[in-house]
Amino acid sequence: MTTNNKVISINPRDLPRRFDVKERESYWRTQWDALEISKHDKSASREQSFVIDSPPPTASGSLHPGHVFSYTHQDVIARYRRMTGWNVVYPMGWDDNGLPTERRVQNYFGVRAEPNVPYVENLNVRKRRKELNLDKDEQLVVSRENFIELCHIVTAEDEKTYKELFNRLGFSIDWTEEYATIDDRCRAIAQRSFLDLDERGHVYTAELPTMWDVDFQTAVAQAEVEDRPTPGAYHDIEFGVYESLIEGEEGVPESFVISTTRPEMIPACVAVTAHPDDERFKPLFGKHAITPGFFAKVPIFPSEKADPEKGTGILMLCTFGDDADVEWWRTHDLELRPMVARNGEAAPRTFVPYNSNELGWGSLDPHRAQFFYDQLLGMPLDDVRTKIVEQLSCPGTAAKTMQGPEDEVETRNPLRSPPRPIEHVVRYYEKGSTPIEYIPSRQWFVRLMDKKPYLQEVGAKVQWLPEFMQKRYADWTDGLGHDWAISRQRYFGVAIPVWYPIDENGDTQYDDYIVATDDMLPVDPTLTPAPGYDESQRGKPNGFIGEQDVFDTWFTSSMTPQILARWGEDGDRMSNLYPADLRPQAHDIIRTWAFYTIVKSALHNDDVPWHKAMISGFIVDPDRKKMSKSRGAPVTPMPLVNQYGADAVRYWASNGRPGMDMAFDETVFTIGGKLVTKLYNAGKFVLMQEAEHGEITTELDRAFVNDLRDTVQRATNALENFEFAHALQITETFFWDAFADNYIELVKRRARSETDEQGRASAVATLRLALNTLLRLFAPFVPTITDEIWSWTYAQETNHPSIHQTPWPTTILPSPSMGEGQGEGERGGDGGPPLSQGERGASERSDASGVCPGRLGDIPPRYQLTPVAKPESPTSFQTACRAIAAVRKAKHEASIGLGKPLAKLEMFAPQDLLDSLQPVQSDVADAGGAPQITYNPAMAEDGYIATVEAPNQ
RNA sequence: GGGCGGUUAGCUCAGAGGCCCAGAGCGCUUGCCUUACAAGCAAGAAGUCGGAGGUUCGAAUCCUCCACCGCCCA
Repeated sequence: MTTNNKVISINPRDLPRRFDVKERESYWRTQWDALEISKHDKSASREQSFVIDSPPPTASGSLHPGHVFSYTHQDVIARYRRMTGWNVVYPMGWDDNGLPTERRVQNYFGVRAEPNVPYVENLNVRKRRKELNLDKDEQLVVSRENFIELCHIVTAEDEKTYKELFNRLGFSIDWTEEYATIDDRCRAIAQRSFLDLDERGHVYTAELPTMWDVDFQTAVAQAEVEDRPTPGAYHDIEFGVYESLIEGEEGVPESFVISTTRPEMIPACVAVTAHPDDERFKPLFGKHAITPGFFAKVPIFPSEKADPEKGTGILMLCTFGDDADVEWWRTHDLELRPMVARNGEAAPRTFVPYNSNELGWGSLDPHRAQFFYDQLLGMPLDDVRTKIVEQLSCPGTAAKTMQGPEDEVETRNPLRSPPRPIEHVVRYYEKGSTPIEYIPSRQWFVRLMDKKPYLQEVGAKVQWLPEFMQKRYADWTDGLGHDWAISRQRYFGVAIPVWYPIDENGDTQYDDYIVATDDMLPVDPTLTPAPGYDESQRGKPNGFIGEQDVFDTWFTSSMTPQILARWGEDGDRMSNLYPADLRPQAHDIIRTWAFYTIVKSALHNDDVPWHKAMISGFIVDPDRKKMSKSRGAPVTPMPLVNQYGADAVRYWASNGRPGMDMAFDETVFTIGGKLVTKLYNAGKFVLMQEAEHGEITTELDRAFVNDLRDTVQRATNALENFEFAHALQITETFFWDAFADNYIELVKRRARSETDEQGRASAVATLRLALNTLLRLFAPFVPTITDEIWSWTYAQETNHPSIHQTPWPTTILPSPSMGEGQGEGERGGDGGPPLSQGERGASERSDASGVCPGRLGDIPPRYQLTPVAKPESPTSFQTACRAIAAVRKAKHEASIGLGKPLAKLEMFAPQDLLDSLQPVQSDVADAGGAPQITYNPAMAEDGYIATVEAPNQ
């Protein structure tokens, strides 16, 4: 190495005293775009690529610190992986189809879509509303197509906001691969998924009781349902017993009392059941009950599932009050009496005598049943309940009145006591506000109930980070109670690509459905005729009808790994990009997004969708509650970025370990900001030192580099295991304590020495090597400040304009046959384990260091750790630190300012400690401001004790 | 009711069998404007590591039970 040329140094006066975060952030974002740091190499093989299947957010939702948290974790991994030589594939999409967007559009424009409304070209909502003289809270009814157009307008706007935040935070997303789950490509892939599932026999359509939200009037899936504590009331209601009242059978009770929270379902009651061992009801089994008010004759049967402790121990089964009713209906072949219309109101129904040929619900007194029932028509269920309770308070509804004219029978009213309020859990659609109803309707399903073991098997092949998150998946899969209902009665979604033939009588033949062919995709069956038919045959006898429903949003968003890989398209990259490597997401959507994505990959590709799932925690309020818009004001992230800077916000997010919830604590943003400032100042100091180029020769310097090597290794191991928070902590501690507060202080004087040329060169070389290395360790976490400092001299010296395109520091010596920064050659002399060899979490495809050779070029030898020789003693730096700490303490106790010079410095320590101080004593003395150190052997003290004297004034 | 996490200094969190007779940052006390940094530096005070048992020479760390908080699911 030449020694007659100077290092490139900066003049600190050229730099602002404070780092202008906002201005430099905007500069670097532009710079990164120009340098294409996020772009990936499309020709790279699967082995060279690291594919991140990032969650496509719903842009019409609200931005939340949780977004920043989880997406920062991904970006840290992405940036780290790039620096270790991977071809990182990190695209982003939007998942905007579905209800949240529809709701936002409804509120934003004041519109509502309805079928059979004509399309209006270039619809101007505001103008149209004016023309129709609509009130503020009146909705403009528009066609399905117009509604969808409005959805696209809103989402395009919302996406901008998200993108702005993501860019501001420096997420290195490859926007050239941007997709939306509702765009043509993704629609085609979702429909292709359906075609494939159909071909494999995994989908079916059937008229079945399905969970239904009456407000949004759509089917919902098990995953979208949540339990909420809801006030309700037990109503004690007396039912009659047919065999006793009508047939006069002896020894059979005349009546019994059912305690129900849903008296409004009595018209839909089709059976009564109690536990088989329940002595109270044994005489009733095999008999029939008479429902009060509606006088239906329904079977009473024993069932193990009836809980004798609940209510009065005997319960009514309806069409359908809950999941259990559906189950009983299936297993006991019960009658069907669906009373709830799709809008949640009591539907018109006709009561007929039991022996009649007329169509309707059987009743022992159809006339009176009809009379009571008609009072309920058009009422929402809450009102129906009130009305029925009122009706049951009148003796005329009692089953006993069946024996004869009402006025001749001694009766009491069926409501046996005032309602007893309770709080119980009720099922809701997660986005709805009215309890779920079970309504028979024709829906499409993916058959899952027969595939649980297989889905468990595939889920177990995914490496979950942290590991216990696999349990969430396994438990959910195990607890599946239904096939996946995939059809939704919505507008802004991906069409189900099927048609149904209409026979000569005009009846739709659902079971003979016609599926689109692949070349038609994407297709809208309401606009395109079925294959083999002509548009003129739509809706006609011997013609066809297109499916109006759309897919559940998860049906599409579960295809993101295939969307990235362009499954089945021209330019299919499945063999290059699939399965993906990493799925980062939050734990709340394991049951939905992760689950359905695994389902799809298992069924389509017989494979995992990704090798690893990195599950982030939630951001919780200081009071430990989940932070969400439904409970209190959410914090929007952009003001935080404006106030603290992107690096500071990223620093906060990087402190959250996978799977762990983190409290929202603004003081952590401040700490991140301080780190940025400290880096800025340390960078300035190091790069302003002037010296000749030289070898690292001094013992202190070599010992310090040795410790730095250890830090690099530990940080790298942590990152290989996706323990980014730990990696950051290791790096930060070393930077702040070892480097800034100790090493720099120890060599400050030597770095400016006019006499010790070699020592000066060694110090400056070490300072520059350390800063260079530490910046690279910090780069994935705080990308702006690190690139800023890098640009001062390192960019030019290394020929890497951005730190984000430099190789990660390595402690492995390059083998002769390979380029710098990789290979499994001899290790650096630090005695640690080989770099990430065999670590849990290291990719199974990667070599020991996870590095792809040669991708990022070289770093000049003076910025490599491996050529630096080992110190005489590996503890020399630590020794110097302990000694200078003793000096500081002594100065503090003697009330001498730390910067003040000393006339005398005496060091007391056992002889072996004094000996080990020898090789670094001049730096310690310099840092203490003393001419030299006087040694005093001491007994039994396990450290250094200094005494100091100030010079005479 | 079941599953899974958590419970460590006033606050936010590290620490997963001897390396901790307990660590960091913030906050607090005291002293320093030491020409990179006062958004800094230094010196300090501060915790019976949720509780009770157990294993062990030795436990914040492993086992059992309990309590509380949270999440998910019935």
